[in-house]
Amino acid sequence: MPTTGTETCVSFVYEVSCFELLTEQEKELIDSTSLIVNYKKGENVCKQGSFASHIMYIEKGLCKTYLEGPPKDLILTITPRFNLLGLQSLYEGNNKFLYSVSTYTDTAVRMIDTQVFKQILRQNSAFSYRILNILNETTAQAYGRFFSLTQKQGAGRLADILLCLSRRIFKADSFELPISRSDLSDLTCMSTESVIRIMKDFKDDQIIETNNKHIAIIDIPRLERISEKG
Amino acid sequence: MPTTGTETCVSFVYEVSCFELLTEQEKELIDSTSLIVNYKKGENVCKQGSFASHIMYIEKGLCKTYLEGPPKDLILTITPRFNLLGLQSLYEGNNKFLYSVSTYTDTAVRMIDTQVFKQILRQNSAFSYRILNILNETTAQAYGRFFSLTQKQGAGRLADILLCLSRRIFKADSFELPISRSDLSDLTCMSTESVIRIMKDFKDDQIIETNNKHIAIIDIPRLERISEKG
DNA sequence: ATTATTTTATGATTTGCGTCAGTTTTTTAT
DNA sequence: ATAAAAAACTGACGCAAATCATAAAATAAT
Repeated sequence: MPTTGTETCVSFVYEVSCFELLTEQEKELIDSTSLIVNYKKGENVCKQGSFASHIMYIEKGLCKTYLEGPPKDLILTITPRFNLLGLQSLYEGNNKFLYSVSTYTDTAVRMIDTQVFKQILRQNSAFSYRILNILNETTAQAYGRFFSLTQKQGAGRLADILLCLSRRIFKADSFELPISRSDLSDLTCMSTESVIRIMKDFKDDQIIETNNKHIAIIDIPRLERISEKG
Repeated sequence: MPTTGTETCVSFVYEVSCFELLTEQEKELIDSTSLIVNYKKGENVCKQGSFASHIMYIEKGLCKTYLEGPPKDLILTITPRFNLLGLQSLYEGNNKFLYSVSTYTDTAVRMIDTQVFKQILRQNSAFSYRILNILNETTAQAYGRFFSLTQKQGAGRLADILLCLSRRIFKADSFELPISRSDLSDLTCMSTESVIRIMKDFKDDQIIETNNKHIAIIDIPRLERISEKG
């Protein structure tokens, strides 16, 4: 798989919602049965293995979805606002969350009752088809991340994450990281020390500039090459 | 994620089909537009990036789905008969296969036209919902495999694959492997030499018995412990 | 402001595992 | 049956990256 960083790492599905496909009646049903919950940075939104009572729609903020260790958690996606989480727990015979979700920043989440969501899925095939598309888009991205983490070595994995943060999350070459080096190490499946060392190499090689939480990618083609060759 | 080998490695969705949810008319539509193709061992069923003209239903045989390198392919699933492949290419805006499929053994595949499949998805929400469930089941398994490959070291990854082959594919503690050590190395993301070395260790420790292509797992609890601790 | 605590940074050491090189066994082809 | 090719195996060596140990800087708490 030719992976040039961008599409390989984090979830970024439809910035538009799927809700415009609902009938007025269905919209009202969701409105009347859902509620918005506010989470502070670092808080747990849902817990892997617990009862999947709700589908979560991120109205504001930044989250991660992850499988819990031991020995370590595996981060599946970074998910910004206007995305649905928990869809993968919908399948018949499973009413548990497949992954945990926690917040990188303060986040507002609309909690939609799973039964209501399922009911609408069954009765509205346009909506159901759209959700299927969203799931497949998410899966395609998960595959890209999967490939990056299993087939590339450290520098390539870090390049992937940096490119992805830049393009998909912050949409700028220069951005303020809301996450720590340790978070980056979780994202890239390496030790914190390795992240710091590789970042230093990138800095020495004039590929990025860093100042604490601020990161600027100054040589994108070079970073892409590192991403490609692994 | 507490991963005890079985559910972590290969695809094994519904041994029953989803086709019983179709109307007679829809069944006839599929029958009249689909055809069965026979592949020999090692042949290519579909190619990542090519036009996704068909959904594939494995009637007989054993396949792998994989993302193509460089530097190496990443195997996503081992898929036995009575499973659908290519569903992930269904999403709107993408008409390319997300992964390649090739055969481990002689295989018969029913090729169902993507447009026909999509049409039925849109008009039959029970069917669409079932497909969504299948996709989610597949995703859950992919996550398990993802976790195994990124968080465990060699012995744990090999233990996972052996347990999974035993339980999900062959349904016996003793079985004839239709794949080579090199295939096992692709499945576990390690070198062929490492597979052979670890297999030797397992053999020396009386955990498995091997005789060429024949493998017998004799100490399942021990193998599970190796899988768990990574 | 000052202390405490977390995060970032750097060097030394260890290790899991890949690469390479070579041998034996098994399978395939003639 | 015999030769050729592929797969299975074994050991020596090297390297990417984890771990361990410490120190400096940044952030949070008092």
